[in-house]
Amino acid sequence: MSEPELLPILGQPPRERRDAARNRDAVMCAAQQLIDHCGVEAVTMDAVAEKAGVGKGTIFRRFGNRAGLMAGLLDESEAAWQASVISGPPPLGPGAPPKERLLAFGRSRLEANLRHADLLLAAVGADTGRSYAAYSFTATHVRYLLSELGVHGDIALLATAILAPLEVPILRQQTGVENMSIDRIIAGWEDLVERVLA
Amino acid sequence: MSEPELLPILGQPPRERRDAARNRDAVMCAAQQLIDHCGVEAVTMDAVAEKAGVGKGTIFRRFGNRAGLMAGLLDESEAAWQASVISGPPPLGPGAPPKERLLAFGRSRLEANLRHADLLLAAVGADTGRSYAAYSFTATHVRYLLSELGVHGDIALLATAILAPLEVPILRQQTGVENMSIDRIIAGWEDLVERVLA
DNA sequence: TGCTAAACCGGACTACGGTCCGCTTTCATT
DNA sequence: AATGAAAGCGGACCGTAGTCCGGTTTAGCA
Repeated sequence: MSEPELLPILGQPPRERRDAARNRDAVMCAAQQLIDHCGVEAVTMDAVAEKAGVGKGTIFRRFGNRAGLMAGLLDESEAAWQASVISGPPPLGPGAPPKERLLAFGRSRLEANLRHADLLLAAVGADTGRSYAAYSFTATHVRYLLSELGVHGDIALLATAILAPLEVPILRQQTGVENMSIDRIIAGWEDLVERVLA
Repeated sequence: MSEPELLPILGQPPRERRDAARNRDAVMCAAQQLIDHCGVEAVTMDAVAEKAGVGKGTIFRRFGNRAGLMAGLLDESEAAWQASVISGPPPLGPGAPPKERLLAFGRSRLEANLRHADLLLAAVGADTGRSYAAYSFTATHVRYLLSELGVHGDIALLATAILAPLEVPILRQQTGVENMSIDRIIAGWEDLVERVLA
């Protein structure tokens, strides 16, 4: 099972220019402040550009589109989470038995998806493959754990089946429309895993 | 192209005015033609308005927003599908054992989701509860079949878990990015159902 | 330091979704 | 038929995402 593409890109393509770096920081800072202050929907490209003291074209050059900008903001917390999965303390990180790791993984992912729901939704369709790369990481990890558990069947599809109920729109529906509690959703997911493993 | 009331509304609110009916048909017709001819993304509100010989405001008055218009277009095929589930021939309709009905239901829903993927994606967020009503129907039916099968556990959550892998974005990912065949996806889903029922 | 090519910048411009409000059509009632 | 009020209509208008391209800055190199 091959390692998913992690954050640091090793190659050293042409170094980033100073003005570019400065502007990128200003943009992400401005966007983050707008989110903290007024929510994700207040993050318009014009507002970010003005707050960052930068032209609108500059933002599109760096991030491709609005979704790309959101993906950029997501990157920090996402990288931290990936790190805790790869090398953090058990049961999320290595060291615990696979099944415990899988259960911890699901809970953790579910909470992360709920915590960053707005941002995740705003980041879908990012041209940058980052958004897909993030999903790819979770899928790869679940496939790895399933194979460790000796599960028989189409591992890739079972991983998808386990991950699908954790997607943001579904969690939104359950918590927002059907008034389910988080605990109930987690319990249901653990039951699902139990049945898939059996 | 007259509007099918999805679920019968009991009251008899004021009848629809003739001009309104005429314009609604013209709008839906124009939108359908644009889809058939140039794809869903060519359905801009301006284009539909011009093709239908109608003001833009008229469309928004009837359909709320673009998603509502898409949901309106979806209604016909969706109603037909619901009818075939409720009163069509087995194994999709009544008469077959619950498990066979469930498997037929999944295959049928998967195919429908793939066939109308663009339209479904464009219809999310429709103000009209119709889009949600459509999902609600599938969820209710699956819950019913699960209870018929005497499944133990949180039926509502198990239904969600079974339905989640059939959602359009996930099918898109599997067929488009991961190059899975439809047959493989169906087989995987049937395996999932088998495990959940066990 | 001076030069050059490439990367970068920024704001005017376009396309689209959605709103607003004065005008028109419809239809129940008389 | 006349009428009046409510439902319907439509296009000008607005905010936002995204594009484009002429001018500017940077970094490597002599």
